[in-house]
Amino acid sequence: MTDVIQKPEAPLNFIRAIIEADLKAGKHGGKIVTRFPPEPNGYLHIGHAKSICLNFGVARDYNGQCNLRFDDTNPAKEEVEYVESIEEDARWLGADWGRNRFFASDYFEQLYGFAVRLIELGKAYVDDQSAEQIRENRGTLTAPGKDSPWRGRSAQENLDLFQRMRAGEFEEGSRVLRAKIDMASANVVMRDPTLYRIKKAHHHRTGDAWCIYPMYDFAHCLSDAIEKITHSICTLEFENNRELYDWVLDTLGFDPRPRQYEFARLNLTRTVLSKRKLIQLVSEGCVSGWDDPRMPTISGMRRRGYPPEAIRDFCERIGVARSENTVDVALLEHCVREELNRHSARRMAVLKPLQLVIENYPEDQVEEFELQNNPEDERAGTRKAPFSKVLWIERDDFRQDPPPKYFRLAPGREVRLRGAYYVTCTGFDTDAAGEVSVVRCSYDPATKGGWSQDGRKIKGTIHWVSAAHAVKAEVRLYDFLFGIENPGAEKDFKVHINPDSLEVLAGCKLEPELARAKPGERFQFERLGYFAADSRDCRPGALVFNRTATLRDTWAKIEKKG
RNA sequence: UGGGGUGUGGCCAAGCGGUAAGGCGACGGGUUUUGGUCCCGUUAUCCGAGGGUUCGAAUCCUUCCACCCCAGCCA
Repeated sequence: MTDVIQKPEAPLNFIRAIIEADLKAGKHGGKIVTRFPPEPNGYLHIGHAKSICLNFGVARDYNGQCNLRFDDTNPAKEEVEYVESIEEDARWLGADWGRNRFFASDYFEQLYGFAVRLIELGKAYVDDQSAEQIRENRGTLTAPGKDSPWRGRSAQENLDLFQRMRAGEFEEGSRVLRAKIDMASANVVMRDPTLYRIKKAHHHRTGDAWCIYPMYDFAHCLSDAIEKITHSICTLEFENNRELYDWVLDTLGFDPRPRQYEFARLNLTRTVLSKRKLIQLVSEGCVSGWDDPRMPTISGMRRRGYPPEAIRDFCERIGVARSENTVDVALLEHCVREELNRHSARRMAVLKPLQLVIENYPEDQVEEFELQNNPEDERAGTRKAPFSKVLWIERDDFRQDPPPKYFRLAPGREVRLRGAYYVTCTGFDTDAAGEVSVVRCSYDPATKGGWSQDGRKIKGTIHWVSAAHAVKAEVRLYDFLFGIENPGAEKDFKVHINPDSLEVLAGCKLEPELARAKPGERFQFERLGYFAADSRDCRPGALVFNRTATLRDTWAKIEKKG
């Protein structure tokens, strides 16, 4: 048979459609080159992940190349800490740029040369106006701007001035290099945009070699051209800049040249993704840092326990289009659960412990039960868990007065202790405050392993940990950082921070196997959710787990409905 | 009031003149030693609105409406 199995492809979005059409038309010599161009002034977040998956995904699927290029043209805002975190996060996500890691600052000398060329062509001039004057003369959205009085300088004079700008002869803000285009353009971007400004700042890579720095619109298109990028993919807010992108490259005579395509950026419910707001959350201490597990940053999600595969799957499922969108964070959680369900080992952990005493179980007896690590994956094998007379169970799994449809433990009720025995509640003790302190039960020795020959149906199965063998841990329960759908649209988004977004549980009881958990390791705590050993704070003897996501909880839904 | 864009179910999103894919969510049901997973079913007579062309339109034309982006020496 000729059934050639096609490799599963990412869905065909409009960008891929353009690329396929270009390839079919024989453009680019058949080689697609894209780039992911972050500015190193913040940490990568889920929105960047969308761009990374798009750019690197396209390169991978069409046998092309995707460069990592730092857009570092503004020394005032950029730091090495950010370039390091960006590389780490992008790599963790699965981006592979090989040796193609570049910096716009690598091109400063070439960029300067292109600026000189523009001046020689009579297409750029040094403007002595102040920033305020330039703003005033730019006009408005409906009124044209006015030409600068310096617009008519000779190429000779411009060349001299520009060279002296570079030499550091002028103060910051005293002069800029501008493109000479059209002060009456309906597109404000085209009203003689600034190409270079003077900034006597230390650059994280070039040090003090430069005191003039190119603007984004000048540096970006040229960096693309220098790297022979074929498809320069960016977000919608740069749409108006495309005309300038084309102008610079065409004026300088690049042919063939890269083309810019814009797609809609990602918005997610219950979170903010603007760099400004994320920086604010960090700097004002609303969260513990860029990698706080509640942050939508790559490092935050990693620490929370999100697998990179899940994030990639999410980026593929949300699609790539040009319409404004706000994706329901439930889809992200779905992707995380789906991945974790298939690949994380099951463990038993009691988060809010309540003592269960099996009155008819021998005092000093200890049994070991062999439990499956993952019912979804036979190859995951098994582990042993000790069982004894005194156990910890979840407080939620016992009710003095069980509501309808509650099929966990309650006086007189029989439940299954997962993988162990059936037990029947015989009573309970309360403390001085009237709180249940101990639940008593008897077990049926004929139900070893958690099933009975008589085929008796047990509706409830609960998890447990042997009290004598339990290891202690701190567990951090995370919830959405914001309590509302679209915090970014609020005047003050910070007042909508969910006060219950973090609950720290100190006295959790885990099955002993978990004592060996490595930082970052992911588990499913049965019946509760997915948890990851904290990469910063989890140590042998001082275990700390972060809740990645809860399991879907049908009972909570039923109970809520009443 | 200028220019550039976008409008398909609660949220994403296919569709490109032949009579509305898919995913998430929600709601029912089945299986189940996780109230998890898995499985099955339901969820747009309609594509921002009106008019037109056509045997036939979400797809073409036209008018209108709504929303987003642009007036940094930020990216």
